[in-house]
Amino acid sequence: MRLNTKSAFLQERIKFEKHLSLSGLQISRARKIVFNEAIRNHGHFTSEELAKICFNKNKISRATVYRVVKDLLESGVIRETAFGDKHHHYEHIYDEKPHHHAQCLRCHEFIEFPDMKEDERYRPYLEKRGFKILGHEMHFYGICEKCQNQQKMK
Amino acid sequence: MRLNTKSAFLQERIKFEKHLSLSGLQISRARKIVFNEAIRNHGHFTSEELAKICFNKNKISRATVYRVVKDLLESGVIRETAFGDKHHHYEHIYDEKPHHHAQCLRCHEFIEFPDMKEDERYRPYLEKRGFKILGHEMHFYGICEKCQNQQKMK
DNA sequence: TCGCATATGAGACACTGTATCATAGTTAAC
DNA sequence: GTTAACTATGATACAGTGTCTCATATGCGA
Ligand SMILES: [Zn+2]
Ligand SMILES: [Zn+2]
Ligand SMILES: [Zn+2]
Ligand SMILES: [Zn+2]
Repeated sequence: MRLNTKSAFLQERIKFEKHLSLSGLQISRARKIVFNEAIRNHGHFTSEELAKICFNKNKISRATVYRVVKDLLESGVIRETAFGDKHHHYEHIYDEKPHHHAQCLRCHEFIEFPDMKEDERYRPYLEKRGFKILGHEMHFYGICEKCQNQQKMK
Repeated sequence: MRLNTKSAFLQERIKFEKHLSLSGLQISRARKIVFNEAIRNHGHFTSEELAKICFNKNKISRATVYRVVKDLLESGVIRETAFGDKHHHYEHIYDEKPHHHAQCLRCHEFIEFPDMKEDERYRPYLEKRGFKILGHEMHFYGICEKCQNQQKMK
């Protein structure tokens, strides 16, 4: 689900650097590289995958990538998606239409579906309790078509 | 967020046993015990916690509990909740009002908030694609009040 | 009751995410 | 430009989770 706005990229970079400054963190070489690779990567990715890419291309260590992923998450550049799997999945916000995920309990595959803007009513509840919302996601879980058919065959 | 309906317990048991039958699985001693402990446990729990309880009380092995948790999940007796943490959290449906979760990116603590029944419009999208929905959950992520204050102190 | 299919237990295992700590890099003051 | 203080990084080691294997036990239908 890709858009294609060019200036959005810059906005993401600014968002990230602003977050770093506010948190008293430096805009270091490693942070820039991990940011770029996260943005370059279209679709969902795990920390492990990102770490492999960053290590192969730029010898950034696994520990560093895991650390930067947390900053990316808190800055709102990426969001965490998925559940049920033992891996955490991320995707960046840049270049993506708002959407949600439904995941199969068995094979852990996703279906993406578009946002319908009906979730806004939940916000006041949370804000009243002091929760600072960075994002949200609707998670449907169930069994995907493929896995249903596999059961029938068996 | 507890209700308190007694017959609901039986319904859950029937739901579980029906799922087992349909999947060609036996209604074994271990499966009954894990089911009972999952229901007895109010609030969220991890597989590991459930495994400890079942082992201490009934010498059910960790591997078995992990296996049964998957059946409980597929049968709809429990649902998986949470993300961001490295543990999977579950809660049973029995005796619970429908609700959603908002989780802090830092300390992984939850806020629960009630269901507002606005999520139904998403269903046709998924069903059209052959996805058999077992449940859904709205996930808000952000920073909780406590963690916001900790940052200010620092 | 027997024989076959399924379930279980014990342990090993792979992998993820975290912690530690020594080294390197960055920043700002002098 | 040098120095000192602070922050980031890399290279491990580590703990915990969820999975797998395979030998044994159990349940179930004939
Ligand atoms: Zn599937
Ligand atoms: Zn997506
Ligand atoms: Zn928190
Ligand atoms: Zn809950």
